[in-house]
Amino acid sequence: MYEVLRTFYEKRFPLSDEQFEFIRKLNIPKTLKKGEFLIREGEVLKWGAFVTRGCLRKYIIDAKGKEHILQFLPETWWISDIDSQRYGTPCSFFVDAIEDTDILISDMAANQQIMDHIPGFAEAFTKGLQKHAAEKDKRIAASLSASAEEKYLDFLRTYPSIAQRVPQHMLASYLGVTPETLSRVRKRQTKR
Amino acid sequence: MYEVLRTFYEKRFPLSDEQFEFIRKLNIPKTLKKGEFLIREGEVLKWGAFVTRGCLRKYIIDAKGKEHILQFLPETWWISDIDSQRYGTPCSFFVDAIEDTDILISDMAANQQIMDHIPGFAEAFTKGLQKHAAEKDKRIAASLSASAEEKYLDFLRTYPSIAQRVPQHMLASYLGVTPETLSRVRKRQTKR
DNA sequence: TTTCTTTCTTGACATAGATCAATGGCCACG
DNA sequence: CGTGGCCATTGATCTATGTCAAGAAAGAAA
Repeated sequence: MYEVLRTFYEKRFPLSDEQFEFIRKLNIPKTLKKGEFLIREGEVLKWGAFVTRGCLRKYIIDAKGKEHILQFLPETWWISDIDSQRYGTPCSFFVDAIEDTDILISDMAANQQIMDHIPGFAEAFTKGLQKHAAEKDKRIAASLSASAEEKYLDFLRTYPSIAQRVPQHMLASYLGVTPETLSRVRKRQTKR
Repeated sequence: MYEVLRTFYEKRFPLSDEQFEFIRKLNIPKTLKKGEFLIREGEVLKWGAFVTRGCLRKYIIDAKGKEHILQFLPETWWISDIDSQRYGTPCSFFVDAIEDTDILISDMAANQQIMDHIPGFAEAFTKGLQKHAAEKDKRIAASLSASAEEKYLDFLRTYPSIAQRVPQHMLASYLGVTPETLSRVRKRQTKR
């Protein structure tokens, strides 16, 4: 499973065998069965996880007890809560596996070491964070004004591979519509 | 206007006259007339701004040309785009003044100096960032499922002072409803 | 003050999407 | 293999909110 990590990095910056070996040692593999939790609300995170196989979902439960999926995390995605790590504040969301999933876990200290030793890593890492923040702004805007159909098509465009593998009712939760509505949107869509 | 900044900091960590003087020198005051822009989409940010008087708004314009207010920033709020600063990526939003507004501007280098010299600053700063990130997640969830009334009441609870000072049509834009709907929600509300 | 413009309110109507309910498909598991 | 339980689909309503239009109120300008 380290190969996935390596390929991912090599797309972003050059990496010698030796350097990768350095990174490899700092990442601990773990496997989650479908349905297993990785993070529960209220826990304090001391690490981050990189997905090498399978798919996770991040969600919160609102005041009415309703679940809202904030993010899907298939291979090569990264989950953590930087602030929970740095300041020990409990995190506000759940993460569980929607398929059997392999991850690589590394803590803050490890990350710091990698940043110090591998040129390009820090930049690539923060580029990822930045992209994610901008996506969040876009998502807020879309959820405020886009129709169910627009949100669905936009999701297809942005994450075509995710759309195919997650169960429909979860996609509905992500989009903020009922499963029935999503079903109808898709029906209309195939007619064209 | 530096007094606002000082009071703000002193709520978060102890600060001697000397220390504050150090900070003061690194913050450059600026005044914006109502309607004036602080940041335009596509610009590269090299600084952050702290509001000492007045109110700013941050918004984006979507593919259909519609405006979406992402955030209001009254006194003691902070605006920047960390990633734009660090990596020179253009930012994706606009910021303008909805009242005559005084701000204090400091660039990355200044911030770094302050972090290095003032114990407690770095922590307070990042705590702010973290709170903001969690708010964003909550906002996504709310915009996906809450009714106009719930979103409005929630805004009142969370930002009571902002609700009173921003024009209603802007609040409507923030909440993702039409001005008409907001007007009706408020009418129903006052009846109770 | 008077006038002009922008914002807010109110009503009538249209519609997207929620809700409720029933059906059929599809796995997983005995 | 059945069979029980989840999931997707479809139809029939219901409702919140958008849209369009007109008038009132409130600021800004002069």
